[in-house]
Amino acid sequence: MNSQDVILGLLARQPLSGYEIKQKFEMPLSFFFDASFGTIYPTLAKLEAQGHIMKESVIQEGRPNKNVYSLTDSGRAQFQSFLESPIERDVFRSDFLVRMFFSEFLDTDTQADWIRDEIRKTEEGGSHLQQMRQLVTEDMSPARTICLDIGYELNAAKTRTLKDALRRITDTTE
Amino acid sequence: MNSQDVILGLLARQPLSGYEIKQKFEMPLSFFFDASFGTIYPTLAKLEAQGHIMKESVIQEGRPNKNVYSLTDSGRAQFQSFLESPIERDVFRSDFLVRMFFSEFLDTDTQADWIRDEIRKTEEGGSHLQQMRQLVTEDMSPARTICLDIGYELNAAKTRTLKDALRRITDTTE
DNA sequence: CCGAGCATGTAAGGGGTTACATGATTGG
DNA sequence: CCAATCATGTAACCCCTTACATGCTCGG
Repeated sequence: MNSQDVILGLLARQPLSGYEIKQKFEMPLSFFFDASFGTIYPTLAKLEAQGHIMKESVIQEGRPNKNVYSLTDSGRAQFQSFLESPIERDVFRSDFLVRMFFSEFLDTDTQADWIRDEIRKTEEGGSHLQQMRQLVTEDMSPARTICLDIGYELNAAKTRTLKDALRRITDTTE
Repeated sequence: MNSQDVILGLLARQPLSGYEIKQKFEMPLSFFFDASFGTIYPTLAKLEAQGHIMKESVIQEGRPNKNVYSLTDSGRAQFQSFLESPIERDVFRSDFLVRMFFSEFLDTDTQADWIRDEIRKTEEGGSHLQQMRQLVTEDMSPARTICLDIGYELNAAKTRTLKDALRRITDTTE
C-alpha cells in the first residue's frame, strides 16, 4: 500500500483536486495514513501519465482555478487490484519507545518528564478522536467505524499504560 | 530518529557486529523499530567514516570472522545529542485500516474475512509479547518495561475492538 | 551432500520528506 | 496592508527495501 493506492481510493468516491485530497488526509484517515503535497502532486501526475486518472480544469471565481481528477476505467481496475492484493502488516514506529528502551542512559527525572509529555500528546489526540466518534458514528458503515474505534482504543490503552508506568517510576524514586 | 541513532544506542551498551545488531532487532525492539542488513551494514560504514564508531576484526574458530564495532567519544556525543533532540511523534501506518476505510467497495463477506485474519495475526503477535513479558519483567527497569507493556496493551486493545466490530458486522448482515 | 546458521556486503530502485517558488483573493 | 486560505508544483535529498553476491562451517 502506498500513496497511489490511497489516492485512487479517494478518487473512486468522487473527483477531487490535489488540494482537496490533502484535506481528506485528516481524521480519521491521518490516524493510519498521511501524505504531503510533495507526495500528492507528483503522484497525481504519475497516475495521469499512466492513464489511471483524468484531469479537468475547473475555473473558479474568487479563487485560483483547480485541476480536478477523476478515475478512468483503468484507474478503477488498478484500485481493484490493490484491494485484491495481500494485506501488509501494520507499521508502528515510536521514537518515544526507542528512548524508553535506552532509559538506562537517562536519569529518572528526564524519564518522568518525557512520559508526562507523551501522556499529554496522546490525550490531545484522544480527545480529538472522541469528538469525531460522537459526531459521525451514526451514518458510518460498521467496517468504517473500526477506523475510529481502533484509533480511540489504541489511544486509551496507551494513555492508561503510560500513567501506570509513571506512577511506578515516581513511586520508587522520588 | 533513524537507524543511525538506534545503532549508536545499541553500541553504547556493548560492542557488536552487524550480524549481532540484526539479532538485537527482535522483540521488544522490533515492536517499534526495525532494520534490515541492507540498512545496518551501510549505516555502520557511514558511522565509521564519520568517526563515531571503531571497527575491530575478531577472528573466530569454526565461524567466519566478524567486525565488532564500539563507540568512540564522538559517537557517544552523537548518541547524547539524539537523546537531547525533540521526540518525534509515533508513526502508525495500517494497510488494514485503509481497507476498512474503503469498505464501501467491499462486500461484507470479504470485510468479515479480513477482520478475522487481522484478529488472528494480532493475537499471534500478542502471545509472543506475553511470553516475553513473563520471562524478563523482573530484571528490567520500570521505564524499559513500558516498551513491553505498551506493546502488549495496544495489541490487546486492537484485538478487543476487532472482535466487537466483527460481531456487529456478522450480526447485522448474516 | 545439503541445508541452516554465521557473516558481510553492494546495487538499483522506490517512496517519501522538506524547503523552495509562485501567485491570486478575501477578510479583518 | 497583512495574514490566511486556496492552489500547484519542483528539486534536492534521505532513508530504506529488496534482491543479489559470496563464502565458510557444522550437523544430520
